Amino acid sequence: MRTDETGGDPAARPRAGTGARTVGIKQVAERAGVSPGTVSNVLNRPERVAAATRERVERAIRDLGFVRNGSASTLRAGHSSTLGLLVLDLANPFFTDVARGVEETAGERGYAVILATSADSAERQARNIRVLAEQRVRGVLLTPVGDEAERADMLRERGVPVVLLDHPTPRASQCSVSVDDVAGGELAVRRLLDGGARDVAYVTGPASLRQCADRRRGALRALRAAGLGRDALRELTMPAMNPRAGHEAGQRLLADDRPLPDAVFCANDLLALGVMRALLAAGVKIPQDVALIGYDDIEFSAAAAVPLCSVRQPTYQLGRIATELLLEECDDPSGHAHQQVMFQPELVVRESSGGSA
Amino acid sequence: MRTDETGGDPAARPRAGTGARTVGIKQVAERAGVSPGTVSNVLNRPERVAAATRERVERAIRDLGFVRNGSASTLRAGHSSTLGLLVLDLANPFFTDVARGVEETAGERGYAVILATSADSAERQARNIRVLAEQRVRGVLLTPVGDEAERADMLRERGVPVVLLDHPTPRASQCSVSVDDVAGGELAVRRLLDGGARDVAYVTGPASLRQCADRRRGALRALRAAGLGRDALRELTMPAMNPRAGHEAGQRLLADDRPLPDAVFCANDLLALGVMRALLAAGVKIPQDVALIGYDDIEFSAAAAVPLCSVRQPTYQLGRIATELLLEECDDPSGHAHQQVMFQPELVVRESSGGSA
DNA sequence: GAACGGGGTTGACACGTTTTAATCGCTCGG
DNA sequence: CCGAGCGATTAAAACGTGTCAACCCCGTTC
Repeated sequence: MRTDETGGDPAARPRAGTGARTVGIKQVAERAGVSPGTVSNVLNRPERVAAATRERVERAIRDLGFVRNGSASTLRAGHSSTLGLLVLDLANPFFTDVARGVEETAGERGYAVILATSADSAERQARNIRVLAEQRVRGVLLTPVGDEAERADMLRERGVPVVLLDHPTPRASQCSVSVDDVAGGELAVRRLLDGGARDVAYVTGPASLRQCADRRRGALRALRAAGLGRDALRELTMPAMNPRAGHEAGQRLLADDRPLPDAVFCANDLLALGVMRALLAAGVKIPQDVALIGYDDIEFSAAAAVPLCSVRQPTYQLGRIATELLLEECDDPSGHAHQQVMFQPELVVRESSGGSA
Repeated sequence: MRTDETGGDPAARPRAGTGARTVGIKQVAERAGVSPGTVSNVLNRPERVAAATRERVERAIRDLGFVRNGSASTLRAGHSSTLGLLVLDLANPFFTDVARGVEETAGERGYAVILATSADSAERQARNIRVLAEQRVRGVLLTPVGDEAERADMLRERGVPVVLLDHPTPRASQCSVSVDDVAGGELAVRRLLDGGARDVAYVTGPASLRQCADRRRGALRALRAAGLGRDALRELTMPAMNPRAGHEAGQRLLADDRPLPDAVFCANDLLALGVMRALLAAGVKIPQDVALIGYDDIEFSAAAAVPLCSVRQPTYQLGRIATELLLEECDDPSGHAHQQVMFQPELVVRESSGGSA
């Protein structure tokens, strides 16, 4: 682990300021008394080079502090050893968990990850896809904004594998990894109905987000199963999905002419925490007056004022599996069979949803 | 915003499967009837090329769906238009907020960001620095693990500007942007003492983290100012700084032979939320039995079971300023004057710290 | 009318690596 | 003792872009 192995040649390291041109494969070759090609072999197919030479080269690499130039490498190879990860919102712990799974899996295989955020904006997504295309990333993990998944076709046409993350696709031409959001929505609302609720509110983000739309469908399905019409669902569509927007939604519920709903289902925990704060501040009791369920089961939900009942998704696994599929496709584009993986969510019962029934 | 401007030539776009070799500056040049050099000029110094030709070239670019090859560009130019951002822990909202500031600022200036996580591990930090060096990033924003800031010297020696993030440095040879953690710790503990506490616990992460050490120093300073010795501070050093570790710490306090402390100061909000959960679960009243203060004022703290009193840092600003300094140095390495910026934290008073005094 | 000047454009080379075909030095079987 | 064969190494040709000096064309000046 020590790094001071420079050996007897202190002048070897490149100096900071002037002089000491960048050290490349060429300088290493010269110092080791071999040709540049051999150095390249040491780096990429060590088994093809004799032990003695390899050692000499490795020594020279250390002495000179050589670091391979990724651009040149990428240029020559036609693709980099970098993956792109484009998520909707970094501020949402759901995505950072996914990112953790991606980063670790990629790291194990020697890939770096370029992480970028769409911030729910199709324009930013397009810009980021462009950047990734320029960087000639090896593959891309994409959480598409709305139905803009087609943007990714630009990448696939260029031969860049794309795996859709948290977004199922009917198309057999690509991989996708997702969680059944319809089932999740149904799970949540069924729980609320079982607790006796009849007037349910759904606090959600932009309808263009598939996640929101699917969870809503699940909610409606649960209502139908209970013999209720879709007008039993009071919908509040917010422009963002953060606690602030949730707080705003909560205040809107309070200000409404109608009485408060029996229960509130939020499209994610961030919204739910905001709603909770607004309601509690107004003296509303949770779950006695209003039951509340969120989605994602982020780490903070358990520690909320009233522990938040939520729908858990296998986030880390999501990132890991998606990355494995992507790398599999990268390694063998032709022999790769596309898969549409769909996980099932799980209800995490906590106080906010009421009676333990 | 529409993208279907392809014009009258549907055969122009590269086909998906076979054929249609990668389209480069050369193909664009041919189609536009100019030389590759001119295309390059259109891309990099549009003002140098006549309006008519430029338009023709831009048309060809759209028709062919050309995307500049970043690797070739980087190789030739000697540096990329990518910044590296190396943070301690993506799961901590503090860092995602910083990252947001970085990404937006960089994006405005046309830079992409490679985001990587050290996960508090010096080894992973070293690996990531190496990757960034290989990618020939233009500059690096680094939140060093412990005192491992020297690792960054490898980058600076290579001519890659480095700005230390959330880490002050005495060295005038580089920029740093940070928040006064000693002051923050003092702020927090003074508040607890003002509330009447005499027996204070400090729940912290690895002592190797500068943030933890500095906040501790601030805490001790506040104690001293109140005429108390350092033995008035009961310290619990946890291996991680997440809610789980906090919960563990809370249970340890409960299991201790000694009575519960009057107050607990946590090195960050994640720990504090964990401690809170453990204490509340055991029937301990906050703040009546034990007062509690966290650090970072993450978004979820306000919505906690007992709204969490915390020390706020200007996270987004931190990221923004750091990026601006970095880009300034990138643009003009010689004319750049290094700065050590230090923000002051701010106490956000909430219920968990007790009496509104 | 010739020299001059300047904006626009071109051509060719360089960037650092990977890769392929060719070369070198040896050993071994005939 | 010679040639085949083999492993290790090398020389050279790409990869796609940026840059810079040279060049061309056309209008201006003396």
